[in-house]
Amino acid sequence: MYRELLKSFGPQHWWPVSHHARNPSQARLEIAVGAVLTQNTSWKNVERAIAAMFAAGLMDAAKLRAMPEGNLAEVIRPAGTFRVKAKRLKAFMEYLWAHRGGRLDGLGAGELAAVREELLTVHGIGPETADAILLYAVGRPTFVVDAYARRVLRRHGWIPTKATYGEIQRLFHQALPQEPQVYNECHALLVELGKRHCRTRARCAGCPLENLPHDERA
DNA sequence: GACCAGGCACATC
DNA sequence: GATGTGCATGGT
Repeated sequence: MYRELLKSFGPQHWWPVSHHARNPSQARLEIAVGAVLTQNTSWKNVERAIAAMFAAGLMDAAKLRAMPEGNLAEVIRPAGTFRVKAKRLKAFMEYLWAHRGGRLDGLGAGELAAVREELLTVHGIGPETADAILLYAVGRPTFVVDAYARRVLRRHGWIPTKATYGEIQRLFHQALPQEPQVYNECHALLVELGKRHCRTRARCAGCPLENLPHDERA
């Protein structure tokens, strides 16, 4: 699947970082913020919210931490569910100060499973958001299972409907070389596939995956 | 006007 | 543990 997608679409160069980011540290913050903002939301709307944050000088961990939640909510309004997300971003900043000295780069070291568990204790950070931050902000080898990945695997009968996040992630970890660059590319390609091709059927005209094995039992 | 988008927390059973 | 619901903008 990965090979077919790469052949069809080419490298996706993810995570998409805006031209506003001044340095690697700010880019990491933008990625982590984007991971929260994109929860159940189109990327287009997230881009607007991110641009508004830069315009307000809020793509800065200290400024973000100091900003009242209600004011932050108004800035990120275009992202949708903005009150919820303002609360989550604030919670994330509090975690950064309490456990990481206000910096993200420490997430790049230490035992991956332990760091991941730590992130999962933060309000508003679930498995997908944690994995997106770990993979894209600090380059850790953990696969991001999103709605697209789940849908594609389900359509091909490769997972049962009730498969959990962890079970699906395990499939990717077993099937792919355990390297962040590969997980990065594969996840991005799946999103591209989801955007370009049918949402309703397993097989549709021109789909790069139409010749892959299809398990009808699952 | 319905439906969807790169989830998650929370209530209820 | 499984299922249901609120959150909310902007595009199709």
